[in-house]
Amino acid sequence: MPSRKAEDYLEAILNIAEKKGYSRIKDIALALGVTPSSVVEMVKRLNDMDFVEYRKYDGVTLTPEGREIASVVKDRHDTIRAFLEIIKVPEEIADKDACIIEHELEAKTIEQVKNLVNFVQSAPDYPQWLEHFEIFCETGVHPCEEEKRKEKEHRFSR
Amino acid sequence: MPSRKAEDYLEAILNIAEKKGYSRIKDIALALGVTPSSVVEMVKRLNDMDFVEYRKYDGVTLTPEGREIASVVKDRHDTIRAFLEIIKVPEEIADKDACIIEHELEAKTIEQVKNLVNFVQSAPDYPQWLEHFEIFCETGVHPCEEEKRKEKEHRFSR
DNA sequence: ATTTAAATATAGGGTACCCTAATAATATTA
DNA sequence: TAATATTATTAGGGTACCCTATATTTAAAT
Repeated sequence: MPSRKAEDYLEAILNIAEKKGYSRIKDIALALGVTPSSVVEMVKRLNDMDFVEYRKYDGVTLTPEGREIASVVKDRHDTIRAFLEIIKVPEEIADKDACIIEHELEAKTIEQVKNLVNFVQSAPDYPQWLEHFEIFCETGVHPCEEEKRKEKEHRFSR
Repeated sequence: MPSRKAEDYLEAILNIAEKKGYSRIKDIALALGVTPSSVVEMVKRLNDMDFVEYRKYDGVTLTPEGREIASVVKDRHDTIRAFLEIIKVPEEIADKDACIIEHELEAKTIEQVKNLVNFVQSAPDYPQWLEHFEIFCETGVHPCEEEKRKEKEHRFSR
């Protein structure tokens, strides 16, 4: 089992490789906000754990096991990000926080977040749901509740 | 700023103190699944940071600053836990995962999770929403969507 | 082909947490 | 109150992760 940090490295390596075809120490360092020497150290560890193949001065590539882990983490990341965006967390915060949450959560939890995202999106009145949620965030009152209240008021007044 | 782990300790100290009136090294160790010596070490650090008051052989108490942090963390924990329960994550997993997520999330993210929880709960048709979500989890189909589909079918067939 | 610049690697050091084993203080009980 | 059990503390060590400063290697430019 790789550590949280190790997972971060694997994910970064995958992301970079997807864009550029290969991953260099420098790019990983930049992506994670650490120094190249820290990357070299971690990459050696990942190599020993057989998650990457690393040869000096010659970049880093994911092994099948490393790729598997990286894509699971990436999938979690995307799921959490989608969720955070649905609940109107600003984009940069959503991405940052997704990075934090994506590790160590039970598979079941992620599955349920995924279910929530799909459930909300597949609702026939999805945009209305979202609109109501936004109104709730601003006013603290559920529009449907408000409607009901008014209806009742109306009934009384006539 | 206390670290993630430091926050865990503060939260545990608060929880124990709320139950027993005071916190002993042994209880903190038990709550966090670490050895007493690890607790002593951390408690010394927390003392230096002025989050707790610690005197040898005489338990640990939170300072106002420590209490403030502990209760913020606890509040986050409860919010996340409520959310995880709404989305049908089993209780033990919800608690465990809440412990993991509760640290370092932006205030905005927590605020929005809280909004979601309140929004869903304050909806006039809350139990129905929940029921629909449960059905969606099982079948992968949104009941309202299914209803619409059938309606359409009906229209075609006559 | 040399020189220079960029990237990579190593050496050495630091902090945060965690542990075990051994010691010291406090509580309990005979 | 003395003996014992419990709890707390210290000493010493380990791992993961990060850094700076100093080589070393590769790539680029003259």
